[in-house]
Amino acid sequence: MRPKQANDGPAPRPRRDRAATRRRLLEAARELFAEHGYDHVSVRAIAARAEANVALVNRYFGSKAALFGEVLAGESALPHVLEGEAVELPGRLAEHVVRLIHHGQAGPVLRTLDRSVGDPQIQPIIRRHLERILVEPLAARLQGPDARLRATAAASIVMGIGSVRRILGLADLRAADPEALTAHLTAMFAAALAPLPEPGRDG
Amino acid sequence: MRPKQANDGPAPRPRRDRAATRRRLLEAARELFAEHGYDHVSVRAIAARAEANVALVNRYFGSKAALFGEVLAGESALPHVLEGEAVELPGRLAEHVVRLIHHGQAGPVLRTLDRSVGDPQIQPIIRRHLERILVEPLAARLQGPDARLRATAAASIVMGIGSVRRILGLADLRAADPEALTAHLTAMFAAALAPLPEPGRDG
Amino acid sequence: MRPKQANDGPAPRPRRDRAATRRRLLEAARELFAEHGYDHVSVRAIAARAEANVALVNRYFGSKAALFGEVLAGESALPHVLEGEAVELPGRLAEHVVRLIHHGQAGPVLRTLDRSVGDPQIQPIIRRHLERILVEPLAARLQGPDARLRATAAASIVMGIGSVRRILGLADLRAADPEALTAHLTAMFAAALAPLPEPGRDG
Amino acid sequence: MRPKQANDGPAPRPRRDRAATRRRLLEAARELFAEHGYDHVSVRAIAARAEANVALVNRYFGSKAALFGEVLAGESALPHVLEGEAVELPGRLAEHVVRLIHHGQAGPVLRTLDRSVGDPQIQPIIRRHLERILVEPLAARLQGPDARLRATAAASIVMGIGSVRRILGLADLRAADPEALTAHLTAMFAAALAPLPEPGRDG
DNA sequence: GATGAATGAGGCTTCATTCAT
DNA sequence: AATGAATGAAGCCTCATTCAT
Repeated sequence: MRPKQANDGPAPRPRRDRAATRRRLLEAARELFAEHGYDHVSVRAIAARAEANVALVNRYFGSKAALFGEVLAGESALPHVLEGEAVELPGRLAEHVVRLIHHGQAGPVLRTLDRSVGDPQIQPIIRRHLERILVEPLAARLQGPDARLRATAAASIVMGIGSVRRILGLADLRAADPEALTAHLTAMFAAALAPLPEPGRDG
Repeated sequence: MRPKQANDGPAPRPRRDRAATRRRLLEAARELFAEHGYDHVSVRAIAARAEANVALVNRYFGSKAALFGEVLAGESALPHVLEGEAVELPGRLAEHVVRLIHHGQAGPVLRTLDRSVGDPQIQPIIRRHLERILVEPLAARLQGPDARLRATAAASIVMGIGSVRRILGLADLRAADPEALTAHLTAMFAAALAPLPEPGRDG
Repeated sequence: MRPKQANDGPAPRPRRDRAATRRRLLEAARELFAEHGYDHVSVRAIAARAEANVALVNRYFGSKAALFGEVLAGESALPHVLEGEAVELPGRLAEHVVRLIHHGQAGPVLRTLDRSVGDPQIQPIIRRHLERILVEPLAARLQGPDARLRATAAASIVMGIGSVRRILGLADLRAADPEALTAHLTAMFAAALAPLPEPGRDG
Repeated sequence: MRPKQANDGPAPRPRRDRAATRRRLLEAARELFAEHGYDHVSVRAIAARAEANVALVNRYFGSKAALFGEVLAGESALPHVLEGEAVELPGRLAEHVVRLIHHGQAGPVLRTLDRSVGDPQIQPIIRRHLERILVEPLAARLQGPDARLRATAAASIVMGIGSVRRILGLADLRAADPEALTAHLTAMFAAALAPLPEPGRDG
C-alpha cells in the first residue's frame, strides 16, 4: 500500500547514498537503453526504474546524452573476445555471436549501440565509442596493412548481425546447428579480417 | 492579399487531386525518412515538403507508421542486385556496396532501414519489409539447405556496413582501393552465402 | 459544470479562428509581460489568460522570446509624444509622464521594458526595441551634434522614472501639484536634450 | 584518492567557521547578484563560489530573498557621493556617473538594483533599500519643500542611466567628451534637485 | 473532400528547499 | 552544527492526432 519501497525487498536500500543512487541510475539506464534505444527511453523512466528522483539524472550525469555516454563507456562491447592471437579472432568472434544467440542476449553495450545506431542526436557519442571499444581494439590485433579497414569490416558484421537478429528474431538463427553456424560465421569473420588483395595487379 | 499560393506559380498544380497529393506525400516521406530516420521526421515536415496539409497524412495513410510502411513497400532495397545467377551474387552485392561508398548514397529504402532500424515503434514494419525485400529475394536465389539462414547472414553484412558507414563516416572506406575493396567484400558475401558445413562430423 | 467556457461570457467567441486566437495570445502576453516582466510570466499563464492551448504560443510565435519581441514591436513606447517640434519635446515628455502618474499606468510597452530590463535572456530584443522605439525617434527630432547621446539621456529619465515609480509607488509623485511637477520634469528633460557644451575650452 | 579538498591547498581555511562561511556567502552573493541580477543567480552558484554548502544559504540567511536583502543592506549605493553640501550634489552625482562610465563598473549595490529592478519577487526588498540607501540620504541633504520628490527625481536619473547603459552598451556614452558629459549630467541632476516652482500661479 | 486550428501528452532540464545522516 | 542527497514543482518546447469548419 505504500507506493514506494516494499518492506521486504532485497536489502532495504539505504537512502541518501549518492554513490549507490548513481549506480542504480546507471544500471537502470543500461538496461533501458539496451532494450529500447536512446530516445525511446525517458529520463523519467530511468529514474523510476532506479527508484530515484528525476532531477538526479541531471545532477549526477549532466544530461541524458552524457548518461548515455557513460553507459557505453562502462564496459567492453566484446568482453574476452578481443584478447588473444589474431589468428583466433574469427573463431572467437563467431563463438561469441553464437553464444549470444543461443544463451541469452548480447551485452548491454552492443544492444545499446544496436538500438540507438540511427539516432543523429548521439551520433558523436556512438561514433566515439564504436571506435574505441570495437574498431580500435580489433585493429590493434591485426597484422599488415589496412588494419582499420579490416576491423571495420568485422565490426560491420557484428553490428549487422545484432540488428538483423533483433529485427527478425532468433528463430532462424537458433534453428541452425550451433557448430555449423559457428563455422559459417568464422568463415565470414575470417574473410572480413583477411588482408586485402594487392590492388592494380589484374584490374 | 492571398497569403499563400500565388495563382501563377510554376506549373500551377491542380488543387484537389487526391492521387497527386498522395504521391507527393509518399515521395516527401521517402526522402525525409531516408535522411533522418523514422522518428526524427515529423509529419509536419513531410506535409511541408509535399506542400500538402498535415492532416492528409492521417487521412491518406492512417498514421505516420503506416506511411512509413508504404515507403518501404515501394521499392526494392537492392535494385538490380538480386537478379541473376547465385554464383554472381557475392560479387554483385560487393559491387553495389562499393558503388554506394564511392558514388553517392544508398537507395532510400536501405538508408531508411539503416536510420530506423533501432526504433521499437516500427519494429513489426521493419521486420516485415526486411524479410520481403531483402531476405526472401536473396534466399530465393540460393541453392541448397539453409537458404534463409545464409540470406540472413548476407543481409546482416549489408545492414551492418550501412550502419557502420553512417556512424564512422566514409573516410576509411574510401581510402581503400575500390577494386581491392570489392574483392574483399566479395569474399565476405561469398562466405555468408556459402552452404553451411555439415554438422556433427568433427565436433 | 463544464470546466471551460462559461455560457454567458461576452460574445461566445468563435472557436477555430487562428487570427483571433493569435490576437488573444498577443494581448494576454502584452498584459502579463507588462505586469510581471518577461521571465516571471509562463507561457502557460499566457495561454490560460487567452483561453488557448499552450502549444499555440509556440506554433504561432515560435518561442516565448519571439512573442515578447512581437509585443514590444506592437506599439510605440511614447504614443503621440515624439511627434512635433523639438522645442516642445521636453514639455510633451513631461506631460506624458505626469499623465501616466495621475491617470493610470504607462503603456504596456514601457511597463514591459521596465519590468524586463534586467533580464539577460532577452537583452538583444530589449536593446533593439529600446533603440527603435525610444532612442532613434527621439534623436531624429533633435538638431545639432550628439543627438543620440541627448536622446539617450532623455530615454534614461523616462526609464528611470518608470522603474522608480513602480518600485516606490505613486504616493510621492501624486502628492505633488501636477503642474509644478510637469514644470519640474520639463526642466529635467530640457537639460537632457540640450546640446552639450563645447568641450576642450577650459579643460 | 581524496576527491575533494586537497590538504595542502593555499591557506587551508578552517572548516567549521560559521562567521567566515557566512561572510564568504555574502560576498559571493554580492558579486553574483551584481553581475546577473537576482533571479538569474542560483543558490548553488552562490554556494559554489563561496566554496560552501548549498544548504547554508538557507540556514544562515533563511532564504535566497533574505540573502539578497542583506546584500543590499551592506553598503551605500553611492559611496562618498551623498556627503557634502547640497549645492555640490549635482556635480558629484554627475562625476560619479561619468566615472562609472569611463573607469569601470558601478558599485555592486547599484548594479544589483539595476539588474533586479524588474523582479516582482523581491519588490518589497528593493523598495526598502532603494528608499534607505538612495532616496532618503539624498532627501536629507536637500533644503526646502518637496525634498523627497526631488530626491526621487535624481534617483530616477541614476537608475535610468544604469538601465540604459547596460542595455544599449557604453559606446555612445563613452564617445562623448567626459567633461562635456559631466556638465550635461550636472545640469540634469541640478534640474532634478531644484525646488519645484510654486504651483497655482499661472496654471 | 479538404483544411488547419486546436489539443493533450510528453520530452528534458533547472530550481529552491528539505531532511536524513 | 554542518553536510549534501533527495525532492517536487515548474520551466519551455515538440509532437501526432483530432475535429470543427
